[in-house]
Amino acid sequence: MIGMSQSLTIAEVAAETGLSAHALRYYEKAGLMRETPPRGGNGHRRYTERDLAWIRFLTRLRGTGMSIADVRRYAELVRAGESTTAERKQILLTHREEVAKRIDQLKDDLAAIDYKIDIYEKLEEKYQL
Amino acid sequence: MIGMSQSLTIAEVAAETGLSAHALRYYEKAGLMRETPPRGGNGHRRYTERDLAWIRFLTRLRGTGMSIADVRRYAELVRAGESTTAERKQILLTHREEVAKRIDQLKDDLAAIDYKIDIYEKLEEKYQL
DNA sequence: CCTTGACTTGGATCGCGCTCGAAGGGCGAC
DNA sequence: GTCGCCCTTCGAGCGCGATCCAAGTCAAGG
Repeated sequence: MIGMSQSLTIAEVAAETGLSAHALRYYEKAGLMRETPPRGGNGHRRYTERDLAWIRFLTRLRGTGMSIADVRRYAELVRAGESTTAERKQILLTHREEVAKRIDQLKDDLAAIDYKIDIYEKLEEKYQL
Repeated sequence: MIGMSQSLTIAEVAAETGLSAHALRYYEKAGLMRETPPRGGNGHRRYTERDLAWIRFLTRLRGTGMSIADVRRYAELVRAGESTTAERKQILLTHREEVAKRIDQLKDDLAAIDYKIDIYEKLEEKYQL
């Protein structure tokens, strides 16, 4: 069952997002989806564009180091509705700061690695003279 | 036994590096040290400044996502001596590129998170008017 | 019909990187 | 001496995040 107008199969979503079908089911079971994708007549998942957008965002949260548990917390708040927007924003702000720190740390580490590379470079020059 | 001139206890190294004493022993067993720290008369490890510098660098490698196995490979090359500098440099260059990519990805993710935060911000403004 | 193949659920298993605990040695302070 | 503390080795256990397996359903094609 391909495409079916505005719904995607799990294989299609896997292809689109880079996640495995296994991972997509796992995330759903773990409560990371904002809403459970409805099942078709055959019991197969039918992802909407909305689902896809959500998965893309949760992938960013995961990719920046947010734990499954914390993403679930965020997803729960989304499910809980409008009244939770302040807390959601706070979660993102806190996470945002962690990511910014992580970037700074990585830059620093990168500089240290580059310094080492430079030493090897100079070692080569020396032997070529 | 504190300090003892130019050697450090495992507890001191742990304090300096932020690693646990457990982790330091684990790294050593896993072959991540450039050279095994010598033992004192009581069998206790005595780390040199050289060891400390190495641990700091390996911490950067680990912190930037290099696996234990890959750090071990690098450490093995260091132990193998001068003839391996070209390969060592190559490992660092390859890793360096991965780290740079990771930073770019994180920046991109950060922008997406900031975008979301902005949406919450605007939502608040709307309700305050 | 019967196979093929994508999907379903539930639970077991895995890899990584530590982390912890047990059992014991050595040494200084009281 | 014996208490307390830091160290030793060895091996078991843990948390996380998937990943994989088993058994089954369903639909389409030959």
